[in-house]
Amino acid sequence: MDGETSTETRILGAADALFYEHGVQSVGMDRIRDAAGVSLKKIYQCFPSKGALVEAYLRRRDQWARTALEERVARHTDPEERVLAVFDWLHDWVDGPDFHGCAFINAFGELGADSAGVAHAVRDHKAAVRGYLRDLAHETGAADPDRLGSQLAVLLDGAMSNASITDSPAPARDARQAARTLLREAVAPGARD
Amino acid sequence: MDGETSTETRILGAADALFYEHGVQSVGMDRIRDAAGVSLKKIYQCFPSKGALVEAYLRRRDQWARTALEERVARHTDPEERVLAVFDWLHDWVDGPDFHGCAFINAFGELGADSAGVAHAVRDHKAAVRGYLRDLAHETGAADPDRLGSQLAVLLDGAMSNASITDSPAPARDARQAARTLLREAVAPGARD
DNA sequence: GACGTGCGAGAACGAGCGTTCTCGCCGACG
DNA sequence: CGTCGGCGAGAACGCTCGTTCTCGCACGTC
Repeated sequence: MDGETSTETRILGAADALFYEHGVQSVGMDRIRDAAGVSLKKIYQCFPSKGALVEAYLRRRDQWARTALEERVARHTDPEERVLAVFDWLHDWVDGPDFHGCAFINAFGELGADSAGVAHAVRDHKAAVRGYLRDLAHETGAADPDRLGSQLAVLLDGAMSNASITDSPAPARDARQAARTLLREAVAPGARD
Repeated sequence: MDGETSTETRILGAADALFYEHGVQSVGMDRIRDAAGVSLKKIYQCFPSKGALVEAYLRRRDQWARTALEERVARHTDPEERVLAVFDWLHDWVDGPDFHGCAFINAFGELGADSAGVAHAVRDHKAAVRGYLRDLAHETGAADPDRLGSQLAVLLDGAMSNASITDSPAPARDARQAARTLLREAVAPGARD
């Protein structure tokens, strides 16, 4: 038996790294085979096509991102700190060496117009994150948690894009500060600092 | 004489529409030839390679977006209204039928890691927009116009991505409202509404 | 009218892709 | 020990792509 990590996990891990760094269409199956160290036949018996592998890649990213986010938020109990923890998590992530923007925005721009499966996976992920942010906003007692949740989602996506393009974590810091301002204004309009 | 529009403009127009809607790598030169109604030979004597056409596409988009943005802002004289006009322009744009997110974020996700030319064009565009937003922020008398400009850039990019993925102009409205809150807080901290 | 010349349509070429097939090997089982 | 079945390496196949070439046609000049 294959001791440590299952074959499927190895394939997905290699595909994830390559798709995320170079984009989906720039990466061929041969490159995934080389990176995963498995045969092409094994890839095709785990995933019937490249499209299926791409959708599995997106599902895996979705699970990873939301789990990591929730774990970071769970370190805090104060509602405002829980919202800000989202941007602290973002800051740590974008500052690492293997950050290349939002995999979902990238995949959507590349394939969303022509692949219903990709478009669906991206919309599901973004809706789930927005729902989570709305819940965090609700905890704070904000006047309009729906709107605040959407605004936090906008900040999150914009900060990811900007951090990737400028290759700097500064947008995450700016987004965090913006989130704090929006949050305080939504909870106690016009309050003193 | 070629009557109306020059050949180069026709090619660029067709390439722009196709690249922007479907992504760069999904669109072949044949499709651009069909859409532009010119011969493949003419395309290659205007642009020496597909890469050159892609960079011309990005330069054209940069010019179009910044010009349209500045014209919309120029309708107003009040500094706060000038900042908000950015998001009004965004709202009108994303609400139209031919909006497909930010062409620069999409191109960067698709090609930025492997094409220095694309990465450079994208960084230049984003830096120019951020600089423009910083200038608008400066006009308002904000305490830290650099930071406010960056925050507006984050809102702009995030709203574009979210509007594209959710296929709705709501993120533009949310971003506009967030911009107003950030702006007022940056100009007069803790002021009453 | 003869001739060169630039042009468009489409074939051609070489490379790369996703996917499948071939073949030689090795371990399981009677 | 003989046979069979699954496996990996890599070739093969059909397709698409970026780029170049061919060929036939229309047109300006003597």
